[in-house]
Amino acid sequence: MFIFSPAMHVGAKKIGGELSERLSTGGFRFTPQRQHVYAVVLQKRDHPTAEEIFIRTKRTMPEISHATVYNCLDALVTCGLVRPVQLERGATRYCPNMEEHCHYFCDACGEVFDVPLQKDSPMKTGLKGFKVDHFDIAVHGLCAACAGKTKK
Amino acid sequence: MFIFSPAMHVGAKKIGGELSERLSTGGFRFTPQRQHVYAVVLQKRDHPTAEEIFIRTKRTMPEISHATVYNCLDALVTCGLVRPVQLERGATRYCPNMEEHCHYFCDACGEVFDVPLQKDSPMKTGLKGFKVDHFDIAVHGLCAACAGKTKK
DNA sequence: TCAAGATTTAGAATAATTCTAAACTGGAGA
DNA sequence: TCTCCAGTTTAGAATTATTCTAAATCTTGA
Repeated sequence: MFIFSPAMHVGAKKIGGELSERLSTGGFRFTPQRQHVYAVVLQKRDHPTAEEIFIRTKRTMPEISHATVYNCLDALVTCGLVRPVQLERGATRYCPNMEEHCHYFCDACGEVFDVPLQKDSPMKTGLKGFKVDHFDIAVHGLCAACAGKTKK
Repeated sequence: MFIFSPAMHVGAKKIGGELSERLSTGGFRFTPQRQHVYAVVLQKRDHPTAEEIFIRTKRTMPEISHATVYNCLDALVTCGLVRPVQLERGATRYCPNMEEHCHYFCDACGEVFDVPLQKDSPMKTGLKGFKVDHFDIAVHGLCAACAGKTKK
């Protein structure tokens, strides 16, 4: 039987169960690779790219391949456990926070901040006949630290 | 002297003047290539990719190169005449509508709809110390036509 | 007119992602 | 238990999107 990676120290059993359930609901199998990738995405919620997730996953599963990381991420996205985030031209990032929130992106240092949406947003009914599935809100600018540096 | 392309039939002089002014304010030169690319982006506002813009621009300027289209688009973005839009993984799209608006994207047919933002959005003050430059809002789902097809 | 710097060009290079074919895995049924 | 099958993984090739490079060309200001 598969022993869960030491990287995943908090609520492993619960998260494993949730993952397993979601995967099978989505018609996917529960595999060690998917478990590792999901653990990596949950562990450091800094909106990593697929490449970054690949590197981190290799630490506990050195034989994992590039294509598998993409496959796992696609499965996780389809199952609603992870969201893809496009903040700039280039690599897609991944976010395991499935609450309704927006991303504040610092154009200077590249850091991403999750900010919950307070009120029910106006996107729900903005276009007649359009059936909304979800929305992505990216706010660009300078984070407090970078704004301070620039000003002086 | 450069004669403006027949593709640009409405308000050419005004748009040319606006373009010229914005470019020089941004420290760029006014070139035929930039004029053609901007005309193409204005002409059919269907959020084309750089590749699509390249193909359309070749119709009136067959010798233009790929790199130049990217260069021109970057200049236009920097000058605030065009916005880059990331709606999916893959190629960046370009939008010449500089009003505050969001993009409704049909995941079925790929069509993009501009929808103005009614009220002052809550993104202005969402994160303490963050200096907002602009925001991008993408709403995913099904357009009226595709939602109708799926339902039946 | 000339020089400096900006721009354009074709094509090479890089980055991000997807595809391919072969090997592997685990569960269903004999 | 054995075998088959579909799903999954793997390495590496292929594709797509974008950026880089170096040479040629163009503009602008002195």
